Order: sequence, then structure tokens, then C-alpha cells
Amino acid sequence: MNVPDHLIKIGRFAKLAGTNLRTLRYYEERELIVPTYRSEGGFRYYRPTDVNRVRLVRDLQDLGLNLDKIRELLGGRQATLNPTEFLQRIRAALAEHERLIVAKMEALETQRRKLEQATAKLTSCSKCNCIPTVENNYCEPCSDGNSLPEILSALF
Amino acid sequence: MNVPDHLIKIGRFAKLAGTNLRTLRYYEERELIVPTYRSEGGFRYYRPTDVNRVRLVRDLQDLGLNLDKIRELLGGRQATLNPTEFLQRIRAALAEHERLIVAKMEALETQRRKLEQATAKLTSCSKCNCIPTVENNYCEPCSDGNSLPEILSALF
DNA sequence: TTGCTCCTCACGTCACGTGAGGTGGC
DNA sequence: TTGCTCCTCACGTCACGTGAGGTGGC
Repeated sequence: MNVPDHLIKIGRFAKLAGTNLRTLRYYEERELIVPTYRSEGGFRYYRPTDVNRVRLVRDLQDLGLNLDKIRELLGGRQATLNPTEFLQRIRAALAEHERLIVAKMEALETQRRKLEQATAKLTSCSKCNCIPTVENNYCEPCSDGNSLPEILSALF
Repeated sequence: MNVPDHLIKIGRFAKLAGTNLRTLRYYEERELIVPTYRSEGGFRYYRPTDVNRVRLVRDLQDLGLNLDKIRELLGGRQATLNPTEFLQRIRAALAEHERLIVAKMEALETQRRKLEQATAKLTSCSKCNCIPTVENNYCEPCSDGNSLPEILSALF
């Protein structure tokens, strides 16, 4: 009755955010995402726009940050700062996020190149009689005299 | 004395692979990377080239796979398969790895675009008197009438 | 022989997963 | 009132972290 009607319950919120109830409750425990309102009966109510905060947390987790680091980066919601300091903090968070993304993309690009080398080499393997076993040291080095591409060395 | 001298102990191996002893022992327990040789005293000895296998496992973990899935993908080392089936299995692993990388890169690209939108919007925020608090619904929507870029909505 | 590396338990931790048993809300 | 959603414990799990106490190897 006195629940602001733009707020939604945890089930619907979780679905919108692409997560589940347990994770949202854990984020609350860790003070990352706190429901806007709690009913008499203890029900959590969220602002729909806060799905963006949930997704940001997940994205930062996927970039390798733990929840302590993430809370540190996002900062408390109620800024006790003046506008200049506040904007400064936001900019710092955005810059750190971008740094992580760029580093990750470079790492993925390197992996993709190694995959290509492995795929190329496999073509010549299909014309070869050898099959990697412990007896031939898993084809390392290859009978052509060169060492294997790194990913093949891992898979053979 | 009877340890093949190209093999190295776990400490040096861990350093080469960029990991630590505990992780390598755990990988062994989960049958992902098994030392080539064990001494009388129980010391583990590894082939230096197996660092590639460790790195591949880590890369796949970072792509979101758990260790069961990774072992499934890599397959046992001693192929009981014929050469054709063996090459087929390797190709499947490479294809799955590539699929994961491409999907991740697209996700990162999307994040990077959202970051740019947030950064652009912040420029106009620095000329604005508002500071997001619960009273103004954390600037959502902005006083210009539009909703905030997603990442700002998460940070405000 | 000394010092450093390595060994095996075994308990702790982070980020949840998964019920059990009970109650709120339209 | 019924059915569905939500609640709080609380124990389990995955992938390690971190000692304790002891031994191997050049």
C-alpha cells in the first residue's frame, strides 16, 4: 500500500538483471546493491534502473575483480563529497574499467592469434603419420624439427 | 639420479607457468595436469613444455569454464583414438575455444562503447549543478529529460 | 650438514548453490 | 482462502589460500 509503485520485487528484478535471488542477497550482504525499500514483511523492493548496477558488478567480476575491489571502485551511493570530488571519483572508476577492458581484449587477441597458428599447423598434421603419445614426447618437437604451436603443445 | 634431466620441479615449473604450487597440485587432483614423473620421495617433475597446458587451462577458466568442462574439452592425454578421431577432437576443442573468445570480445566491445557514452555524458554533468542523491532519484532521468547512460545509472 | 624446496594433511575463504521450514501479498 | 513469491537460516561446493609439521635433494 505504501510501496512506491515503480519499485519491483526481487524475482522480477533478478530476471531483468539476468541473475538470481541468492546472488542479489549476497550483493546486499556485501553492501554492493541495497534494495531501495523493505516492506513490513521483509520483502525487498528495487528500482528497475538498478539492474544497470547489477550488470556493472557482473562485468567487473568477469574482468577479474573481487567484490571488495568492486565496492571500493563503485563507492558508496550517497556521496558525502562535493560535486567536483564526486565527478572525479566517477571518472576514476570509468578509467579503471576501461583499462581492464583494454588489457583483457589484448590478451584475447593474443589467444586468438595462437589459436590460428594451431589451426594452421593441424592441417599439416593431418598429412602426417605421427600421433602424439608419451613415446614421441607428444610430438614435441614435431618431426619437421620445430616446436609445436603453444596450444597444440597443450592439447597433444 | 634416474630423473630425466629435462624435467623440472614444481617450484620452477609454477614460476614458468605463472601460477603457484597449490594450484598445480589441485589441477593434478582434478586430473588436468599430471606431472610426468614422481621421485621416490614424492617430488613432482614436469616437462617444461607443459606450461602451455597450464596457461591454456587458465585461459579457459578466465573465459568462464569450470575445471570439469575444461578437462572434458582437453580430453585425456593418452589418446585411445585413431588419428582421424584424434585430430577431430583437437579441432573441436580449438573451435570451442575460438567461439568463447569471439563471444567475449564482442561483450567487451559493447562494454567499451557504453563506457564511451558514459564518459561523453559526464562532460555535460560537469556543467550541471545537480549532484545525484536519493532525493533526485540519482539523476534518473537527467534534468535534460533523457535517461542516463547505463554505466552512469550504475555509478550515480 | 646446512638451507632450501618440496611433501601431505587439514582448516579457512570467497561467491555463491541448494534445500528446509515458514510467512507475505495481490 | 489459495497459490505463488518471498523470507531467513544453514549446510554444501568450487577453486583455491594458508599454515602446521615433516622430509627430500643437490
